[in-house]
Amino acid sequence: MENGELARLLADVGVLLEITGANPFRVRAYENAARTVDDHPVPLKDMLAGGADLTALPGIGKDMAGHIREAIETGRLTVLEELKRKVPYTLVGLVRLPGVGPKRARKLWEALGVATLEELEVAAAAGRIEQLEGFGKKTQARILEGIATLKRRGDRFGIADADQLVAPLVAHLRRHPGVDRIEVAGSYRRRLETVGDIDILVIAADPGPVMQHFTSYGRVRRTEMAGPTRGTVVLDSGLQVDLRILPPESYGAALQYFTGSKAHNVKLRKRAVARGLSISEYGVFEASEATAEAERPPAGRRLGGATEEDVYAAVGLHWIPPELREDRGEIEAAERGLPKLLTTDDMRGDLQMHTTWSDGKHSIHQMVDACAKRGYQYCAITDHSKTLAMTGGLDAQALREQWREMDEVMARRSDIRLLRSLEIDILRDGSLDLDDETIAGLDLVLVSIHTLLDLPPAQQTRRILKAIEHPAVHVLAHPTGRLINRREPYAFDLDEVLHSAKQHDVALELNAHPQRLDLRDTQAMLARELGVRIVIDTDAHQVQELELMRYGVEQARRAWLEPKHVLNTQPLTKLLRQLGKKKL
DNA sequence: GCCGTTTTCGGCCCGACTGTTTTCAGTCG
Repeated sequence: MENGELARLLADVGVLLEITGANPFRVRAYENAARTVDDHPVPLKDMLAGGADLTALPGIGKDMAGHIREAIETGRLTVLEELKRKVPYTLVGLVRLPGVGPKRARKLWEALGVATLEELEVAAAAGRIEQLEGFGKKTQARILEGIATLKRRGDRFGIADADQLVAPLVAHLRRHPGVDRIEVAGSYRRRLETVGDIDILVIAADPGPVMQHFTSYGRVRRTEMAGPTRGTVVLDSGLQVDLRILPPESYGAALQYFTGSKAHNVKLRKRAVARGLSISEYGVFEASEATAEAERPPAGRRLGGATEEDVYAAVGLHWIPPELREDRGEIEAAERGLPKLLTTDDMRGDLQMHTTWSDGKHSIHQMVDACAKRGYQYCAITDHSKTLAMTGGLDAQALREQWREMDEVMARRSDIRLLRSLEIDILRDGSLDLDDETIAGLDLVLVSIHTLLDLPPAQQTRRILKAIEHPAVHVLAHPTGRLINRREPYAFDLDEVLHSAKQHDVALELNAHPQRLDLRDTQAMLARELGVRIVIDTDAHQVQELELMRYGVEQARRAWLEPKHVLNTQPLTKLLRQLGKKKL
């Protein structure tokens, strides 16, 4: 059982517990455990097989470790089976609808016998929902809309798609004279690879007109709610956007709070409570009993909140970059000082791109020119090898012809160095799709898998291991092969591959294309911890895609990477010396 | 169900908005 599947089971237990009215802290324990499992870069089944103690993981205690072991060893979870005897498992699907939580899901089942989304849709269409106590016409309509939306698109938005949708909305909001400051917060600011919705924070003295301006944005399909400080709309793209309007003195506290993540904020607030403080989106306050009763603003003395630095300083921490705010050790690290994270300015070159020689849209000259304009010292031309016939992959003879054209291009310029490279296919048996003699003529050897994606895991692992053991290989490109929201990663043992990559001095690629971002953040973190070098490149198939480098850098920041962890932050001479160490 | 520079028991983050409501539960982030 893979971690994702396991996490899903634990999360489902949490939802069913909630529906059955269990202790809410027990519910949260399952939610927390699910997140830990989902985030963990190494399959828990492998850790168990290796005799690891799962209770060392955050939020996993003795009981939870037992549940996980049971699920992995038997494929079933007794605690889940018992819950399924009390309530239908399909109720977890109802809770995914906006406006439907555990209480209403239970009510729908008990009063109407509705257990699935299909049954719910039928009941709502027949007008039977609005007659239930605690429901009404609006809730019924909202449920129908929610089901329709779920049918249209269940997935989260890729970060690059979100960028496209957010920019014009922010421009729209900025045009209102009452808007003092504006920031996009939430997972968007943390640069998560996908976002479920968008949180926008606005500082304005008079919120009413700004909220009005927000809901009147031309691409709003419907307004879910619009109060004095909070509003929610759904855009015609299906993207949900939340707007929060706060006064200037709360700017930092609000930005901190709305940036999240939830787990990060919970830990931060606990830390505040332990120091006799209270943190909310309005600021940092001295805790006082008087504030317990929903008093706004809180009565305790206000200690700060105008800046994010205020908030962190109040609990003895340095400011934490948004990309790190996932409760993965950043709060503990911020007591001492945090890593100096990579930026796009640190990148000295791009080490994967395609040209018209295979499936790219632009010539070598055009790609090199665009790289030089970005200020790079070097770039590698990495067309496909011959096995990928549909891309026009190059054989040894075509590759030598390409080298001649590269020499001609380079003869005309001294501002950037072009590296001879190829994205060589790893064949079924792990051998490479190019002869050693020709490989010896390359400056940079990239290998990757594009075929036979569904080999049995052990065989897939052996195939990849054999390829990276080849003495000339520098980089394993898009190591897991996933396409976000479209294709799962290949089934293989990443942990073993990382250890071998360390041993054989092979770098792993963090592919910057926002549909790949492969490695994912936690996997790149693991690579860093094991001392495996990372390459960040765009895999550009046209000059415009060279811009995508920023997404790779953002993902790297989420993995705590510093310039020293990334091969292509090195200046040209150091890079060449590094690459030259590997010889046939 | 987890966790521990007050604790191995008794805690566990904070606030807004809506709908269906005569004062608030449920949901959401």
